[in-house]
Amino acid sequence: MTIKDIAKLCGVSISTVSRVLNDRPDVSEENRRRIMAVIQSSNYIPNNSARDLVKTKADAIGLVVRGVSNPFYTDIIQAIESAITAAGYTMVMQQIGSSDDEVKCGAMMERDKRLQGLIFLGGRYDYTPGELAVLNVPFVCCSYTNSYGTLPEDAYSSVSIADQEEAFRAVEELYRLGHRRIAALVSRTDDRSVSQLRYQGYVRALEAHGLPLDPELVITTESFDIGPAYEAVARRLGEGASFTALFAIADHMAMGAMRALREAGLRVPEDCSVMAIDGLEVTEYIHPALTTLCQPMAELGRRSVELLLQRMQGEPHCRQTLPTVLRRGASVCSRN
Amino acid sequence: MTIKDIAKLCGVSISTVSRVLNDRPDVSEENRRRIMAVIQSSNYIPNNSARDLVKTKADAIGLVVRGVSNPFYTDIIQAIESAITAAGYTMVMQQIGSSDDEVKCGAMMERDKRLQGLIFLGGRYDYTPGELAVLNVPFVCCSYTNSYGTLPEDAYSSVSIADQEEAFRAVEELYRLGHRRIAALVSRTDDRSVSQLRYQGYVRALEAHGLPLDPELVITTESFDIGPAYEAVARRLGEGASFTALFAIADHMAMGAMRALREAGLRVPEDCSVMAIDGLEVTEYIHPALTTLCQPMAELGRRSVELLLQRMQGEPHCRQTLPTVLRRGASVCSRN
DNA sequence: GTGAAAGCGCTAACAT
DNA sequence: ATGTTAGCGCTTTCAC
Repeated sequence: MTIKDIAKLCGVSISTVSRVLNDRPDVSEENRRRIMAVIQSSNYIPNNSARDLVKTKADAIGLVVRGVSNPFYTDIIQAIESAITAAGYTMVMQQIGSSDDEVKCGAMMERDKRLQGLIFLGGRYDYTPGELAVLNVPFVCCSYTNSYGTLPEDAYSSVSIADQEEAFRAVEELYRLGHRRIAALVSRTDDRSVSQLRYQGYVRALEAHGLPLDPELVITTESFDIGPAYEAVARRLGEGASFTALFAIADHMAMGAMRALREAGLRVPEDCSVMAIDGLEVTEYIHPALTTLCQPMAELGRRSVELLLQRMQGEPHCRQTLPTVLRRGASVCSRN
Repeated sequence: MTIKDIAKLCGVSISTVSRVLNDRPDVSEENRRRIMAVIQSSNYIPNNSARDLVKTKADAIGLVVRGVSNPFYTDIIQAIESAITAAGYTMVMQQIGSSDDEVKCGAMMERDKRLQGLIFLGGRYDYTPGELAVLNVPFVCCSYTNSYGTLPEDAYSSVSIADQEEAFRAVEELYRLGHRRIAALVSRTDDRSVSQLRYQGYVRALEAHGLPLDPELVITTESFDIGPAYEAVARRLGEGASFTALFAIADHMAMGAMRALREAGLRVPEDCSVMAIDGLEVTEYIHPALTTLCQPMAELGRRSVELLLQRMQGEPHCRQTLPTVLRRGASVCSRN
């Protein structure tokens, strides 16, 4: 069943059918109705390969997810997928490890799948104009943004939270409650990722309140995963580190930390308060429920697609920063 | 940069270039080498739309995920994606709600995206040959299988665990430990899903050991989500239900149940043991760690793709059943 | 072993 | 408002 068959069935030329298919105005109402009807009843679906061929682009948007098993991405991906589908595009997703280069992957996909645009979910914060030059289609960074001045403001689109400020806020909340020995659980302090940014928020909060930055209280792990976080905290506690509160840069890592604290005989929050950023649903059900700054996951996804579609229409770059919402659980208590 | 340009650059016809591109044998070694070199250096990538157009199919495989926010799917999706990409195909994923029909969605995608095959992740257990007739490409059901005799054995491919038997095993383990009042937490008892199957395993285990099936001990919820599970268990406890063990058909639901038990003043496992099926990583870190039958998620995904690829080569249908592994946590204790 | 040419199904001038 | 026609970039006969 091709456009030709429909044309024949309707006694019109294929151009008229094509016009109807593409919602062009220059078709008589009668023909439009008739052709629509035939298309419906014959169950005809246009051949996208042919369409893409002449348009030289596919109606597809690529999604590159970096740092695969992060449960934080699940809801975002879902929101992105439905927004892309709703807009009449096809989502092509590719997942890569934290050590792979998302820009290279995106460039490959762009050419291979003939994409119209790209969304990067999780990625580096220090792209250079040179690196980005391999990308010939609009792209949007979701859940992170360029943060090290390696890119001019107007060369970049993103939807994210203000990582450093939110981390600052989290740590300040702990300070306000009387905590003075506040540990930080980060993946790295220097990887130019969300981890580093949130770590900087931690450092700035300590400074703002005249607290010393004690290396003993900075716990680093190899990844954002729960297992390594658990091990890192357990090790540091084994070394005798002592603190009354822990700020984890991600909910998942906080869960690992809570197990380590528990196994070390420390009660949360009586002996050690725990606070994090992300807002995974599951952390509301564990005991004690985690106090955390909730990211608006669905909104992050939705907005990213919206922004990308605008960029594809030729609109200028734009950086959106979304607010988090503090969800108070029982993992934090006051020392006042 | 098209095949034409390459041909010109090499001083050969486009057919020769096409032959090289498609690894055809009838090209002189010298030409092959020369053309390959030019392709490399000019960074040429064939236009897939054009290829697909003449082949009348795209090198794409569809993935329909039903019951979106189920965290159990995350690892499976990842495994599926990398296997599809590794095989040189493009994965096109679409997520649908538990109330949508995955077969219809798959049929739409198949035609719309010109897919070569489909993988269904999470779906119904009672397809009829008639329903399946809308599918014109091979498909594989991942994590579930046809279980109600609505389909002949050889009309169906799947990779899954033996839901009913595994549930039986879980409940039997509780019985063995001395539990006699064992509650079941299910989504529905009659929805022809994994929930119903695992419920049947529960029923059979009770029967096998001469325990009565007490309606008070069967707790149903509207979905597989954590929130509704929490509420359902809380409500039933509020109504005065009493049991010494709870079998949840999914880890996530077990987590909701554990919060409800806790808030009702019941200790896990001293007052009530909790056992589930799935094996989410996170349930190993909560307190108490969940005792659960772990599904081999990565393997489920990998095998599904493998099987689909074979089906696409014309090989016959095949049903694979993978074993689970019992992971003992502290959520279960003995009554003996 | 290589080239010429016919299409795959569609869109978009261009002509009427 | 509608039809005719030339490609889009590729694969695949069919000659040579």
